[in-house]
Amino acid sequence: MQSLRDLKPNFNGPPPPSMAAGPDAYLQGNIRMTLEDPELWKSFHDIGTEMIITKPGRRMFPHCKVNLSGLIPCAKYILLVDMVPEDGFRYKWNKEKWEVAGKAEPQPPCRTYLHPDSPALGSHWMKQSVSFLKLKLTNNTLDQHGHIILHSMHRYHPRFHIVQADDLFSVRWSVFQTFTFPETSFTAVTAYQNTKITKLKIDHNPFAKGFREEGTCKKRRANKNPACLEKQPKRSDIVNRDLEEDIPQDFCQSSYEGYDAEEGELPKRKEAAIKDERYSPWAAERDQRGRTESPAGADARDMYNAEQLVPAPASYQPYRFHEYGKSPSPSSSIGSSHSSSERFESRVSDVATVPDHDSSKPRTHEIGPSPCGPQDYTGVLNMTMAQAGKPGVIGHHIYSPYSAEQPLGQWSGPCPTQYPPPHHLTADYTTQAVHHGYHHGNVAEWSQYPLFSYSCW
DNA sequence: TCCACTAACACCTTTGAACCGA
DNA sequence: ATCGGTTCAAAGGTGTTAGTGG
Repeated sequence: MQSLRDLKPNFNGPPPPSMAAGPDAYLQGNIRMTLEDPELWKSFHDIGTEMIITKPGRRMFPHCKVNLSGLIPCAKYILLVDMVPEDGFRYKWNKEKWEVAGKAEPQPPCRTYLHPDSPALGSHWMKQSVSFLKLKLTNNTLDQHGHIILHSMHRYHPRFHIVQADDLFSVRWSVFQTFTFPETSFTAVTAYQNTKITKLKIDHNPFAKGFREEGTCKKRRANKNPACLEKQPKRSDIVNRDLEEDIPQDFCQSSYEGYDAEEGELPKRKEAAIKDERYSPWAAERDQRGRTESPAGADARDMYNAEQLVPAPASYQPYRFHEYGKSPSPSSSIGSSHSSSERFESRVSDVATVPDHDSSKPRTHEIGPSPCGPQDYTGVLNMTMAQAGKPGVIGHHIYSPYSAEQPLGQWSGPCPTQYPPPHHLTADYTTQAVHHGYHHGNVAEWSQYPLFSYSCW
């Protein structure tokens, strides 16, 4: 798997007693993350994954699901996901392929999705796969639900972070490890552009069962509108034509017959069928750019099993995201060690900066709904946590990490490409939030503050 | 005219409460 | 009273389609 390991303890001061990344922190190097359903992801990636984004928020499909190993069973970890722009371009779908349509739009408010189980013991994360099923994408920059905001017709890839921390306050003192999977990159769209993607989604997403050829789709349309009997073949024709023209026979068969054999299960297709980069606009693009990485290649599979190496701290190179705008692709700023099977992102991974807090306070996981006002952690990283119904967890403010050089408790402003910062994000606020029970009427507003503000690195 | 986007729609799965029997 | 299984309705997730607006 492609691992992107960012290790950078934040040494701005002594860790609080609640610090989780204690003497065992060095063991973090053993942490390993693998993507579940890599074949499914790959089949999408080979075509050029598209993810629908809507105003109310849309789940991803395939959704992010990972397996973790190498965690300390008795230590607590926090899992997060954010979306990183693949490059600095906007795209358009033209004549069955994606083309660059100009510069990327300014980054929307950066948001990080915190897994609702966070924080949880390493044993918890390792005992089963970790699903980010409920992660939602939106194009509504004013979203109040904590969904991850993306721009349509832009390319992104999810980035997974694991932090050893007892609670979100400890995050500051902890080591972040970041993972990405090349096959999870996608183009955010408001409507599907590539009919092959539509077909794949319908075939594999149980919620779209009604649109399958063998389903009741035709009947429904016939009942609804007699004219659709004419339209229905039209849609099928389009899909079939695309598949016939662009997809090798074995791929086509695997997409259909394989699925029919076991509903909902990804067909066991031949390596050759999914390896053909001809059907990956992104792969082709990468080749044009001279990038060596080839997720669709045979090496890609090895990535899932390869033991991840932890880059030594010395390998880090200062990386500031404000340079991003000058570069056509942040990936180009990504580390120099760049092989076909692995890519290191040699940039500083600033840990999230959270306010100082009184270590005498009860730990997050120990407190329930706080009975006392001053410890009313109403702020939340992401509304998803609130939905998880874990008041002890949701009560933490997580702020933009930003500069490691910054003194504790000071927050960098947004980068020029970012939206204006919320007005109350001030240094003083830190104290307010922790010791004075800063109340926030709208919890979701807190998700405006990115834990990993990639546009601010 | 083109294209990105939105809302309404029907179909489907998921979820959780209610119910029942052991 | 408790537990486990079943049923059913509501909620929510899908892609499609027609329409809108820049």
